[in-house]
Amino acid sequence: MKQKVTLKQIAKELDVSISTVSKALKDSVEISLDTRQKVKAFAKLYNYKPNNIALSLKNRKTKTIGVIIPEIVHHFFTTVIGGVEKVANEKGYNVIICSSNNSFDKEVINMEMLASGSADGFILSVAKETQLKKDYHHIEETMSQGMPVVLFDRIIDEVVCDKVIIDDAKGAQTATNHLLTVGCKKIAILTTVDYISVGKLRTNGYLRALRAYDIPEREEYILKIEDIDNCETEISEFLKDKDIDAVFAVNELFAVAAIKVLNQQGKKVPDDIAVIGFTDGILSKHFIPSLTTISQHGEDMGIRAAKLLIDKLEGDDEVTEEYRTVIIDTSLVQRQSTKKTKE
Amino acid sequence: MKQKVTLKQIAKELDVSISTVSKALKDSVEISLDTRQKVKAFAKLYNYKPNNIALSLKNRKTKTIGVIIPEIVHHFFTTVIGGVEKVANEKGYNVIICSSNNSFDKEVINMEMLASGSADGFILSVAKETQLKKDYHHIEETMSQGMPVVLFDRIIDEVVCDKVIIDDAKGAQTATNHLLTVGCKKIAILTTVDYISVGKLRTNGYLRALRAYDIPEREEYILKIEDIDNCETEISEFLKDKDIDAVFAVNELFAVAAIKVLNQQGKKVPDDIAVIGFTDGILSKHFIPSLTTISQHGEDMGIRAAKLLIDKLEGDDEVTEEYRTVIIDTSLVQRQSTKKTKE
DNA sequence: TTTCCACACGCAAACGTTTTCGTAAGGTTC
DNA sequence: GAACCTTACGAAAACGTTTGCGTGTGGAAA
Repeated sequence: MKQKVTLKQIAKELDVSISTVSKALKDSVEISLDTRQKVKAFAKLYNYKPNNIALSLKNRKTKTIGVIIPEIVHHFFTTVIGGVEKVANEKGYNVIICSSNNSFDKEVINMEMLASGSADGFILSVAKETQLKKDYHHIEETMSQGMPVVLFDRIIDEVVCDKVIIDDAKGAQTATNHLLTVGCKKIAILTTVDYISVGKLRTNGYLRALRAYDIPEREEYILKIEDIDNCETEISEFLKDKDIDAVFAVNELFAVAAIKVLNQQGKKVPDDIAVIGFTDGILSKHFIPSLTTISQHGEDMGIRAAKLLIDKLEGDDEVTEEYRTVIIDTSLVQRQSTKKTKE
Repeated sequence: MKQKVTLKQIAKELDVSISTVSKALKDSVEISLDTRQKVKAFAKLYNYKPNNIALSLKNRKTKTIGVIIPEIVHHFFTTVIGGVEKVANEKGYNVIICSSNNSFDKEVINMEMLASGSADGFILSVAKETQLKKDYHHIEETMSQGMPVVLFDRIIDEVVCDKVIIDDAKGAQTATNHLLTVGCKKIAILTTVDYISVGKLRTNGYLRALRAYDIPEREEYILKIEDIDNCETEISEFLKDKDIDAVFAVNELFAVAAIKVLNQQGKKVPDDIAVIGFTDGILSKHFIPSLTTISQHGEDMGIRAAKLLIDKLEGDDEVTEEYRTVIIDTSLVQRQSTKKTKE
């Protein structure tokens, strides 16, 4: 038994036709009870499992959803995948995951690969390069071939499809507000370069919060970081001798780097300076001090995205022409890095 | 064009046969130059892509490798996946990832699902439950159906197949040795319950190192933790007033928890007590103090595992009856948590 | 004895490819 | 003009399923 057993083999062995075997396995009344039992016994014995590939070909659907993310080694994205898997498995779908590694080309290749038969639909967060390049032909193309696409987190406004996002600006505003309410007035922000959509949105939220409190926006309080791998030196430079009482970092890593730098510069968090992050990952939870942050609820995003996709996949064909954008609520997770010290 | 275009459609449109179209697209000399160009132009226009499912069915292989891991939201496993993806993509393979969530049942279901046509072979790290249950029928079964399996990290000795592991005992010995060489003598270990293979092996390595230094093993220096989520209270209890000068934790989280607990108990790391971890993840790198640890080189493991699998997949059939076990070297990553304080 | 009807099963098409082989049309050779 | 060879293409099988429909067999009804 070095090969998978097929209907044909069973049929031959039992000296009946393939259709008889197929029907017998499905308990069709067309087949006599006797034959049914014989076939089933034989099938169990040889551990018969219908070939998914053949079924996919016949049914013209794969029961598989493709997920393409910019990075696989990334806590937030893996939580999203967790959510997707959860509902996918519930509904009998398989999940196939590819990472674009933030490369446009790899995103296109992966998408075309999956689109040519491997997946029925997509859940996608676009690569940095794609956002920079503004080339979305691969997405449009897959959609025009009848495969639904759900964009999440790093979405594209120009593409019309289902989307799952958080309100980045609002989240950032909440974060900034929190700093303001614990008494901070001079708040710096560590953000990304503008073409990263979420970075820009978070910066906007920060500015909005300041405005609401009538605090003038100050250019020298804003640092846009390009190279995340060497952010520490950049941050050190930026923070040196700066007269601030709080830092809002648009992601975990910036927050942690900031705290390290501040420590080196002899300042204590949260006593001298409060720090708030974005994204509730491993670091936020376990760092000392633990980080106050904005949770994006990645798993929920995955769940919603998967639901949207499956709805479209199983929807009554042309009825599902409307596209929905789901906004997941963020929430403030209060921890030590912004502890109110004086009450 | 709400549907994927097929050879048949092109053939009909151009009033030639399906075979002609197929051959023309492959530049067969059988077809006149004129027809070839016409067909190709048409195919490009309609964005024709051969249907993978049909190809898989015909070729009896999917060019897909299935990866099943216990947890998807886990830094080490994602680095392994990264490695797998790297070589898979190079060799024209697709990667499909499922998580078992440490559940035996889900592992079986995922495996059977992928085995029935979706993948040509497997890269697998078994679930905790599977290790506990010692039921490996699903793995044996897949192998007996001609699909190669490569086990990694959490392997199973009883199953005969290719394996990629680190020498956990040796790594633990290295870790313990490091503590000894920086002058520690009373070394506690935070490990897992015994049925987790890697935990047990690491404990063995720890004991081996002690023996080599003629240090008696002391029962009260060993803590076996069952519930990782509430490890902190357990560790706190264990460490209270204990006369030790070092802690070896078999994973990142235990190490971090230990440091927190120690801080609460008024002890400084590394000044009063040294702490060493295992696995070089995000926390180890960014925690304060940064953690000295043993790197498992997850990406390398993934690369080796994928290579082993693809070799078997593309090997000259029956020649590849031998099974190999690749041992990836661990390495000591020296950081602050074990800094030598007196020289 | 003839007619009819369940019953139990097989045939064949379809999904989209690739590939082997067969063959018509036209040209070349003697 | 017959025999033969290219050239250019088509038919069909195969991969493993599912399923609508056709059909042979036997027994019951008339």
